[in-house]
Amino acid sequence: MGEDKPKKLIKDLNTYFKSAFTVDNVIFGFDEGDLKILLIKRQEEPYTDHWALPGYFVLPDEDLNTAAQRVLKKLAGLDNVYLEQVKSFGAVDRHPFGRVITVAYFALIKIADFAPRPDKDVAGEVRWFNVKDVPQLDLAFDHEEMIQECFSKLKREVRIRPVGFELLPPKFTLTELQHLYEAILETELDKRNFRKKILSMNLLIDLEEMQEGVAHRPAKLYEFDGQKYEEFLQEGFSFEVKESKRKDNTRPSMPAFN
Amino acid sequence: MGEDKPKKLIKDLNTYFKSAFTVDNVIFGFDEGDLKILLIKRQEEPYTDHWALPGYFVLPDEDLNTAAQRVLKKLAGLDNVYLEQVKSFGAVDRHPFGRVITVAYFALIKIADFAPRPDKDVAGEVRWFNVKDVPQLDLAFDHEEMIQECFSKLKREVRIRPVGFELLPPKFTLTELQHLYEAILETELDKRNFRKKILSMNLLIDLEEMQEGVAHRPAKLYEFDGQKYEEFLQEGFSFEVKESKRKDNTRPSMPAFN
DNA sequence: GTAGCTCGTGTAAAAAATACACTAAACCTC
DNA sequence: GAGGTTTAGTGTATTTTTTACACGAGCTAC
Repeated sequence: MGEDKPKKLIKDLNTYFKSAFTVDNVIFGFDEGDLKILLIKRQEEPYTDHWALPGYFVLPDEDLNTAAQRVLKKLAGLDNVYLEQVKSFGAVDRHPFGRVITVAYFALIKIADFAPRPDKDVAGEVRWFNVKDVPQLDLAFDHEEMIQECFSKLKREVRIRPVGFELLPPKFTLTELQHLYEAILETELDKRNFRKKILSMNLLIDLEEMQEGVAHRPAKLYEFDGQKYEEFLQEGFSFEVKESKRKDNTRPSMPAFN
Repeated sequence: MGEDKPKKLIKDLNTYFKSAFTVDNVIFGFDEGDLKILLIKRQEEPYTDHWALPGYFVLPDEDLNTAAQRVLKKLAGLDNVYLEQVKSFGAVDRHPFGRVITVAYFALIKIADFAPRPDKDVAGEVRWFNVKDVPQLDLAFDHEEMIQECFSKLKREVRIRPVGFELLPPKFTLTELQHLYEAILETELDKRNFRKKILSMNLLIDLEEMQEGVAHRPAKLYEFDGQKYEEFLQEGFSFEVKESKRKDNTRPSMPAFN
């Protein structure tokens, strides 16, 4: 890919071009009130038979994001998934075969869309795990740390951007949305206050449809208004969800000036 | 570094081990009321004579953070600098000599501690630039984008963690602190409200000393109480600075539930 | 028709954010 | 040393946001 012949080159250039890099996806899904992560059982060395994040080497002519998308496509046939780069991990000895740094992404998917494609190259088994159960799994590489970082990032993101909707079906009830926030933020929320807040943002469309097939009073269905959100963004609006458990306020949190 | 002989290997393993990676540092400093970034004039191909971020290849036996620290050490003899990984950049064609992905870090330094070490290997010239002037510089590689990302991250960080103090001398006045926040957040802050907020956090030690050598009423000097901050963190306290320019509140920002 | 669920709603009190202007303390100049 | 210049330091009233909290409505299953 060199265009010019270099005039003054760094020393030992070639010693540096011996590394590889990978992407790993922390794929979040939301089901039955729980936040879940998709893991695969590795079929290849190293860490054969360990649970691990789905990931792969980045091809020589492939961007990082493209590589992350490709993994999702191959694993579950999913396109256009919400992906965000989180952090790179490059400890010297993290991979036994050589120097491999990896870029962690988190992906948010609607679990109903997910149709695993058994591809014996990549994964012997594919399974959703509750986020809370991850520490018991003895994951491959530094994948446990990667999950923690991605989970932290998701917690932060969900408060300042309406990414949570990526985890819900297109039509959802406010209670489902609340449960989602509770699962991500790992806290309980007050029903009335939650609804007041969410509805005051004017980002939900009331579909004037009802839940069906439930053995109790059915709830209204809503839809996230992505278009309106785009407009608001243009105007400099900011979605913001705080948690603010300020039980004692002897040490106040530091809020707005001005 | 291999421990076991692998049994089942991925195909074409060797085709992947041909990449290199680098770290690049966006070094922030604060001087005369302005937020500045340190750039170097490149001496090596590619982009010779372009202004660029200080960065270098990661050595084969070196962690990413270590590499970023090393660059700072070499450039200015600085140890123990506040560093944070921000994002990796891996566009296929970002480096003309081959596949090179880079990890961007931001560094916060006290500008007075900075003593550039002219090292002709690395940098022909080293200069502080106002953040706002960066777009006119025609930087090497994708460094301009990296700076934007780091600046955004700094804006976010400074609201939720007391990292700003890394940019100030150990003893500072409240007005200096306010100017720092104004430079980073790119907004004006109200003096009385700012002071009220900052002091109410109980994280500043009043040194009972005065500024000297100024041609006006001298201000009190303060010190950041890092130890108390650590204690607060343990207790689950959260530093939080919002900006909240809520001129019209027809579209409310989405705050705490509960 | 009633037992068992979940849905949906409002208000009052507390806390936080905002807007705003003058006196105090030092130095400088003449 | 009087007056001018500059920045430091301070308090209050209003608005907005957050919080805490309980019960009737509507559906199903039996």
